[in-house]
Amino acid sequence: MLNSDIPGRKSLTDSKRPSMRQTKKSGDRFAKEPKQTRSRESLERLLTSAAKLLTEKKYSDFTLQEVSKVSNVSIGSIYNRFKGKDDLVRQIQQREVERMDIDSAVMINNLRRQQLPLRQLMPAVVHGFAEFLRKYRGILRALMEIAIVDEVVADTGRKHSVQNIGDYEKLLLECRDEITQPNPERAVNFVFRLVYASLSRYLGLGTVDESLEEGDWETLLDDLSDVSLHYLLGNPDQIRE
Amino acid sequence: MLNSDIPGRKSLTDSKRPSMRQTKKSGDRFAKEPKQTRSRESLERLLTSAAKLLTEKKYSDFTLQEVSKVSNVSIGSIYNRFKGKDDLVRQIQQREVERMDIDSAVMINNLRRQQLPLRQLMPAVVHGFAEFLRKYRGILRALMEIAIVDEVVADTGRKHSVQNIGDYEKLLLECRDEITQPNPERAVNFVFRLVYASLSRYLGLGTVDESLEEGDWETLLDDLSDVSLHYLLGNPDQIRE
Amino acid sequence: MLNSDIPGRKSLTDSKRPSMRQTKKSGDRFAKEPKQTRSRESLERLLTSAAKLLTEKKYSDFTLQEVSKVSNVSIGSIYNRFKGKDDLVRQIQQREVERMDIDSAVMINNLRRQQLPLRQLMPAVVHGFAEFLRKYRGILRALMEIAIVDEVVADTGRKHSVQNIGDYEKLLLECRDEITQPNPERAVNFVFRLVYASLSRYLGLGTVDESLEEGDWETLLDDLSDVSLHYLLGNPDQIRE
Amino acid sequence: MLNSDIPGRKSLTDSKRPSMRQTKKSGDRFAKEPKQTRSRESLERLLTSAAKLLTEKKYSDFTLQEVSKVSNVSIGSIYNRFKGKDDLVRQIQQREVERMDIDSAVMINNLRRQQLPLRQLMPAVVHGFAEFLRKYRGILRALMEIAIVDEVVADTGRKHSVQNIGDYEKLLLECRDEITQPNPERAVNFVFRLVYASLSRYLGLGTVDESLEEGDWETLLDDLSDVSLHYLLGNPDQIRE
DNA sequence: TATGAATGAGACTTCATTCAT
DNA sequence: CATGAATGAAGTCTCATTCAT
Repeated sequence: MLNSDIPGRKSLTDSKRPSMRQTKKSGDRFAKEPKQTRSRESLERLLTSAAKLLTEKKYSDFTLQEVSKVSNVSIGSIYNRFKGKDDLVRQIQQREVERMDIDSAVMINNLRRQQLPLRQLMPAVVHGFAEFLRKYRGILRALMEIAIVDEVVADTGRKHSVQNIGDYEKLLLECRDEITQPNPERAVNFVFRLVYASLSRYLGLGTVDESLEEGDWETLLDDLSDVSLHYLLGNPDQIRE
Repeated sequence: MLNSDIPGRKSLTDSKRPSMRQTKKSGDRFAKEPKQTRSRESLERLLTSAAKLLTEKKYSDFTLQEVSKVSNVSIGSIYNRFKGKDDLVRQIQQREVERMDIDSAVMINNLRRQQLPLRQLMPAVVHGFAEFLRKYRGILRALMEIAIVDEVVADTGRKHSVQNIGDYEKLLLECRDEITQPNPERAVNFVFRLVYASLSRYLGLGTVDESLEEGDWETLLDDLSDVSLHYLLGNPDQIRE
Repeated sequence: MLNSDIPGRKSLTDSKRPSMRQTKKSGDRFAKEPKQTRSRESLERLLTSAAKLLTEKKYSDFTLQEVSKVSNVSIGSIYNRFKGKDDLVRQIQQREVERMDIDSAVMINNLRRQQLPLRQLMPAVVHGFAEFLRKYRGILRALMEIAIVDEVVADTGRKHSVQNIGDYEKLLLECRDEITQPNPERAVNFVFRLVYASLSRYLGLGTVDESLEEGDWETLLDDLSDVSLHYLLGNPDQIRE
Repeated sequence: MLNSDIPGRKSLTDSKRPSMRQTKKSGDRFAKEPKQTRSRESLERLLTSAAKLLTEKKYSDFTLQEVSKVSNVSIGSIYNRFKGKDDLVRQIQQREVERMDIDSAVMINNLRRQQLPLRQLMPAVVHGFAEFLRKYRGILRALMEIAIVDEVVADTGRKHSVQNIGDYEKLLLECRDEITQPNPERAVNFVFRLVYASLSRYLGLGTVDESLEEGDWETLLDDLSDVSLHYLLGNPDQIRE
């Protein structure tokens, strides 16, 4: 299914940017059709429409024919800009991941600035991260599905995810002194994975919920903060006999 | 998209019902065993191969053509036994779910018999449930993917899941007295969902792991037990200011 | 689903009457299961069910699989008795055509006995023939459809039809003296074909009505009698200038 | 059975609609003719071959595979232009019906212009209508067969037929004064249906001829004129006792 | 470059017919 | 003879990709 030629996700579009194009129909009045602009516009339309379709459909229902129709960009043009379906999807992922990284960075920075103690930071992180996931729920779900069959998408997703989680963990570790667990790094990492897993499951990222949705979002967030604090601040003796 | 047709395992039983009447006990001990045997064998081959392919591939790459080739059962035969692709998948789900239910029941019963205190029960439950998920990892992943597009599969999976989780929760609630949380039912339910979500994510159920696999399985299980006990046995005051 | 056993008022079942049947569960002492009888019964069931299905469906939806299911006769048995689908259909045609011939003969004989003048005979013939067609409408429609692709069925149908029509014409020609047309044979033949064509069209024999059904059956019959009499009894001069 | 989808000739017009905006009158006289030409040619080939196959075969033997082969247009292209088999057939019907309507209108107009008395008009109408049916015999037979299973085709055919017949009746009713029947409208309507039924039957429209073909076409036409005139101009007393 | 018609492999499904039991 | 599981050719339809204009 995959063309398996893992292009190297970058240069393709970059190389197009500086090139100077000429209007095709230079015979009509206004010779200087700003081709580059039109081109950019249609590329933008293409990526936006494609991303939208991706979030709305199962991947197996995501067809270039529909992308072409919805974005008003011809099939031929799509193939001029991308090597094929896989390539298009990878470029979309790039774009979305970059967007998410900025979003995430801004949010983490805001939290850091507040210098909160762990008891307040943890709920803030949980809520912030939850909102983040919720905001990108659609595209994340789609990308995770694609990652099943496209190793490049899987890799990119993995890297982005690791980095993103790492940022949150660093933030939490700024309260290292409050943590009672013997190995704060490990504890924070574990706790954050717990949060990530629960939220993902609740949001149906990476497929359907098999049993959830019955709960309440806000309650879940509070519970997650709670359980995290219990773990990070708890007395280890409690669970010993 | 779906053929919308509750399975009902028609073909399966049809082959057993003699279409012409015939004295029920017509003297000969062995009814027409040979035919049924051959038939049964190929049905077995079919279901086994199909289940195997299902766990190995994306659902959109799961084709009857390949099932036919691998199982050495002709396309026509598949359609003699099942109403179509959807029906085949649903029958496979039935078979697997029944198998899991038995497995699960046995395990829970063994745990219950030991009458453990929560401090020991929790790790036992986590390990037991984790082994369970790990054992059925392949088919669960496949079924979850299918559930996205097949409401019948989704329903069946949901019901099975809810019931399964409920059994574990009931077991944990037999230690209700040890739990310090004000609402033990809620607490146990939350904790179990936490465990479920984490394990699912680690095992890549419901899609790929985007960030995991780096951890260690046993460590994860211990951590999950730990965090659960911290929450269930912890002092609520710890997390207040 | 359909037990459909409509004995079939004919020799087939008659032959059963004198035969001595055995209680099915007679301890199977008596080896002599009247095989012929069982065989005949299932053949009867087969033909009846098949004829019924034929009248209810488009020919392309008429499958041996369904015939087998509905008649409770195995596919294998069907192939033991008939060379294939075509042969089955031809045998059904034979059976139905014979039935129709008898029906038709009886009716014509009744009409002949009454020795009516043309003015009364014509309406009687029209009504009689119309009822006849209406009675066999279903099977006739099916057979006409099949005749498109099966020359044997077409031939048989043609022969039967010609003979049937011929009988009616002979009946009408017994009033030859009243007919004012120069060539009574031709006139009667033409008139009868007119009637046949109109009735067939109304009944949707040989496909759909494209425009009819708006009229009223009884009115049509009266009109047909009328027009026929006008033609047969009319003054040829009327239509000359 | 049917795809249930009103045609709407989507694909046909789609190809004409430029997907990218472009000044409507961009200066160049000839829009992109060459492409459209090639496209048009293959569409023409497609429709012509398909219509031909339709008239030559039973509908159940009319396969897109063969259409593709005969017209030298790939299966995919057929699906680019039509929604499916049903849609293709409906488009063919549209095309043919429009052609017939024009043909019919011209002929009726010519007849009307001559201002003939009924004695001459009737034969002219019969001959004209007969020629019309004969000319479109093939496609009409095919469409009638399809109408059995495709309600859209049935509707379209019905509407066209009703309108066509109505035009002939209006023409005949311009000689209303000559008709001796008490209700000229009814009489003309009946007579025309008689003619239609007889001709259809003779031509094997709506299935095979079961008994005909033996007659002579010209004789049939004369007879139909005759019988019609006898009815329309006859003395009602003749058929009373 | 842009366009979109054309292509064809391949998926699902049906059903007449064969054949081992 | 009866049985019905098994077969596979053939049909409809989809969609990534190519290519002439």
